Amino acid sequence: MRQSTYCYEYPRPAVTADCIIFGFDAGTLKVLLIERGIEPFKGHWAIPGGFLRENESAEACAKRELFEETGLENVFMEQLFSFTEPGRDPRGHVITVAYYALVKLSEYELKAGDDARNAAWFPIDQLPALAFDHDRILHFAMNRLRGKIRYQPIGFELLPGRFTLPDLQALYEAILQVKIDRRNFRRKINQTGLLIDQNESVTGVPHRGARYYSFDKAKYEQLAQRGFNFEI
Amino acid sequence: MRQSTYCYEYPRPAVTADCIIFGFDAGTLKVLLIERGIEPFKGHWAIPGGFLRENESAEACAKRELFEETGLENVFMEQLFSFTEPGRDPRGHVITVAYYALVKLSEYELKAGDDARNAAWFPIDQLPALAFDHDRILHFAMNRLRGKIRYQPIGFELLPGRFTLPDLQALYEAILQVKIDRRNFRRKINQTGLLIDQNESVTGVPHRGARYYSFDKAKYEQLAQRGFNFEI
DNA sequence: TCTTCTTTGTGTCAAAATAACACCAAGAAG
DNA sequence: CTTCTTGGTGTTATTTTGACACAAAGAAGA
Repeated sequence: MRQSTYCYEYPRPAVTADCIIFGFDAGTLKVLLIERGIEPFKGHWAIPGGFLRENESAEACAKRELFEETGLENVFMEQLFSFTEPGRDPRGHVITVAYYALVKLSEYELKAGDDARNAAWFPIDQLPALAFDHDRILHFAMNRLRGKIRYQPIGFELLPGRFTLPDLQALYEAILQVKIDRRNFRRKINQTGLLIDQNESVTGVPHRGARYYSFDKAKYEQLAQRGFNFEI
Repeated sequence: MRQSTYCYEYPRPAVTADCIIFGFDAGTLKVLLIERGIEPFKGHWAIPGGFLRENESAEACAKRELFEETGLENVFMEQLFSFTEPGRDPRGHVITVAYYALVKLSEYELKAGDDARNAAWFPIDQLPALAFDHDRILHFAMNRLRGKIRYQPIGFELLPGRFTLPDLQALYEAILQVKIDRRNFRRKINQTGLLIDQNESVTGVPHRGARYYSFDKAKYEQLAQRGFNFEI
């Protein structure tokens, strides 16, 4: 490769990294969007993102954007896809390396309260009109999430450190958009052996307290190395 | 996104599209590599690829490279991953959008015979030292292929239009690196209902002729739209 | 030409995984 | 104190998987 020198020098496309940030709250999956303050698409909502800085990797750029928007670090993030068609951006050829991140909304609320940016969480079934081709990118991310949650334990990244099985099931039902039998779901989850019983129950508002669990990430990573397959 | 204007103007990273080209022959999975004629990494083998032209999408670029190297068009190709770390290329910050393609070697031999490029097929377990971070990209592609062949009918893209079940099984065994029970494999394949019996048997060299089949791609695409799931 | 070897093709059975299903207990709401 | 909502549990029938053996056709070699 790189034998042709054409276009090694300019013109080069510009490169951005965008990050779809998913959160889960009150039984619905949400995404964080930013209201654009400048043209093009001023006033439209958009996926957070920005141009790569000099000698910055796309992943570093996406993490930086995520931090700027949410104050969160060390969250689950994964490359989604690169969108490279000319014509995506009226200003010229702009390539976007898209990532998606899963954040625990409980932690977000702790850190992001002070920031007065025009950012808002939208339930994925109540999205506003989006800038650029961001609706396409978002659908792409939804599909990836739907596919991946079934064979990788990434759902836990959207829940607080301690959660109940009804919570977890609601998460799966919201993302996969199916109804799941409670008993079969619990059996499946239990036989992974990856939940740690917190020996504690929810107190307060709802009826009797459901039991708290946490996800044993360390154990999962050990098992994964030996070829273990998480699957729901 | 794109609210910051930093790096919308130069400096911009250069962008290449590379394409890992897989073929299957004589029971082994192979990749097409190019011997580099210029620095850097002159004399090393590399994945085919090159810089994006002005207003060219990465996919178009990868298809162009594939055609230049093999003479083939309309083959299976899919985006793999984008490699964006600075330091991948000694000449500067070069981002690579990697694709992988699955080609039918029987068709390749028809079209590529005349070309005297320094291209060669390497069995994936006998690779030479590769230029840049191409070994990493190649491993990435192998893993994707291994994962994907189990739940999408892409193996057929590596076989001729007519193939035998022993051929197909050898393909799966080569890619997944496992031994599969012949009877269970056939049962699984048959119950997809996607193979068309050609009512014809292999004649010639090997022992008794195995029966020929072809893959019913149209039927698969119909079913896939209705949520059908291919799985081996 | 006869024997041996390699390859293809087929069916059964036991074990495991899945889907469907009903009841009880605890607390909340009225 | 009655009713309603939610959380928790186990069994059974069906489906899917994995393990396994034998017969027929042709090729190779004696």
